[in-house]
Amino acid sequence: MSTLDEIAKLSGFSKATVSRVLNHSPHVSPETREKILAIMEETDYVPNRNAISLSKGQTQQIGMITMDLSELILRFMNGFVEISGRYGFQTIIYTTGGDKQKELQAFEDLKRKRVDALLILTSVNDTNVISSYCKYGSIVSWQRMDHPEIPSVAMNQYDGYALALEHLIERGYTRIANAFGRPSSINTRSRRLAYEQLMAKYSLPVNEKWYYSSIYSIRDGEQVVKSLMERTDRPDAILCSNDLVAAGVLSEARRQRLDVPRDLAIVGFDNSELSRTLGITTVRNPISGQAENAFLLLAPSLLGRNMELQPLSFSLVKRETT
Amino acid sequence: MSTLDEIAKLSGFSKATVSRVLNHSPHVSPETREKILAIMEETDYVPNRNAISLSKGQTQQIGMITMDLSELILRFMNGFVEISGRYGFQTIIYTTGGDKQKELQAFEDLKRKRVDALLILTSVNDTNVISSYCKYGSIVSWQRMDHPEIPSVAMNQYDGYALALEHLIERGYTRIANAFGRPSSINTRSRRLAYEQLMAKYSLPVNEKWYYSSIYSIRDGEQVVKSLMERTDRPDAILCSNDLVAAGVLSEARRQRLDVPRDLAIVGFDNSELSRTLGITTVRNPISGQAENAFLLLAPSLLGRNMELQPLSFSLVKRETT
DNA sequence: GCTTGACATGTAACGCGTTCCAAGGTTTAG
DNA sequence: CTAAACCTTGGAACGCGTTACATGTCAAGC
Repeated sequence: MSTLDEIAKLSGFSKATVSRVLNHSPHVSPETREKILAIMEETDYVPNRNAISLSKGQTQQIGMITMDLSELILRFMNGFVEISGRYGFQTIIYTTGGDKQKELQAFEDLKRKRVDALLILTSVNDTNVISSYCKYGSIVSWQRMDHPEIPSVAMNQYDGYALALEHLIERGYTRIANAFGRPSSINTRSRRLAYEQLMAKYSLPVNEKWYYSSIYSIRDGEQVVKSLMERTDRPDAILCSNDLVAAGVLSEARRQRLDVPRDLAIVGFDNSELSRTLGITTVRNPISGQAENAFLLLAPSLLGRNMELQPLSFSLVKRETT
Repeated sequence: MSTLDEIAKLSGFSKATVSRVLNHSPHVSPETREKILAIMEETDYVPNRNAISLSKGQTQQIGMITMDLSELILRFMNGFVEISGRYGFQTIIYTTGGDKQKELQAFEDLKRKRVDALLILTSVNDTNVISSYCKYGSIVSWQRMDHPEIPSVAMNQYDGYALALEHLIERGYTRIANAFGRPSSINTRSRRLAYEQLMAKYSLPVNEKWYYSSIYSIRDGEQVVKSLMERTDRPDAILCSNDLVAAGVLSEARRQRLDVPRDLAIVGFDNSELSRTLGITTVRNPISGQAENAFLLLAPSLLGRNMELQPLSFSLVKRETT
């Protein structure tokens, strides 16, 4: 392994000049540059990343924190890895499994300068704890954090939900049920708001019994249909908070010999792979756009320049369940 | 940001002693240790990761190389991240998108000591090119590499395929078709071997027309069924090289009003999330076990000690398609 | 011809731990 | 009581680039 010092000695120039060549400094004469590059080539030299990181105080690495790796998370990561790669940043994954201590590791790594910045996908630690690390580097989050120093790229769900609703209403569905996720979450609140406002706008019935909460998984979706079947005032459509739930609803509906979408229309959320496989109408969530914005939010601290966020919007992907 | 040097000055001890405390060296008196630890606490000191990496020549980071992030890859990564984390190693992702140059980046990073070792999940570069980097650090691969210095944790598909076949035969299916992947791959060869040997063993017909090749996706699976329907000598079961294909086969079979599994039994491979969702019988591929083994193979170079690989085996997950 | 400035290059300190070797002090065995 | 053995601690070099500041050179400007 040759070092910069060796290159300097072999070429007869100083370390500074060699370093200038490496960093494409304009203050090197073309001949010198040539000579040094030739020697680097010969000796198969590459600069040691750790030495650079140490002296620059930057690692060009960004940490991504997540509890686990779901398809959605993956799409986000993919988008984020993509754009940060374009700017020369590597990404490193911290899967916490929901363990606070393990998650803290990632923040400690920001402090010890293993990473220059952090992206939170899902986190379990207290916002106050997390924000105390802001002084060591930029932190952005996908999930909303409610802290001025930790911006989030989460989108307001109102528009997406409204889009799905308008579509259902347009198709003639009027008795629309909701499978919400975490009851207290901001997402659920804005979805619910969208629902209530739209139903009012079209003078359609709002039935408290058509609200399901804490519905997350395929299994939960199946449960919803089962409980639906015991009703007399059955809804004719159901809006799900994610595609997993929609998949569960769909498979159980079929098992119950419901004709989808005639007896029951189903709309999912996120436009995941699963929804495509199963032909579920869903709301396209521009996840990689959000991922890009996440990086752009880090740009000031990472690249020293502000970058404009791109505007994002939901769109409807019509398939066979509506 | 306090540094080790400051801690040394504040405590009145030398840097060496402070470093010993950090590294849990036994050659420090308890009182000294206490004092130094107290000062570290006070000044909110954490050692700089880059300085450690530079002087130790090790970063405690392992790179994972993949073209993209599919569910299977993810499961492997998850397992790998898990076990390497247990031994204090961070993992960093290199998604190459199938770009040779981008992939080479990862290998260069091994050379520049950004990572201590590399895990190849999928790679597009020539084995000779890759193996030239072995001198800079250990490399293991999931996919078979056919090079003595790059061990692989891929499993021989023979057993898994045989398992599925035995199951089908036991259930009374005799006309069994195959949806293979890449025709020339080792996996396909061993699967085919398993098929031919087992069919011979049970004196069952082997029909060349029941071999499909280059079948990878849901869409491909659907195509297979369509082409099957045009046949008079239709098979009564089909063994798919992965669950995606099986899902395609299943959905098209249903569309064609075939009764699964009576008219057509379907077996997938990998036991992916999708197979569970759709109730497809499949072969459980112990992916996280392979991931662990991948790490264990790196252990000698990373931890300086040999670790025994765990034996792995396929198993059958019986569901509703057989 | 002399000053000014642009440009090429060098010097040396710095970033921050780790580790080999040596030294001073103390305990233990003989 | 002394020599060997051990423990605790320090000194200083090392790992490898980066960078602020200094120096030397040559050409343009007056």
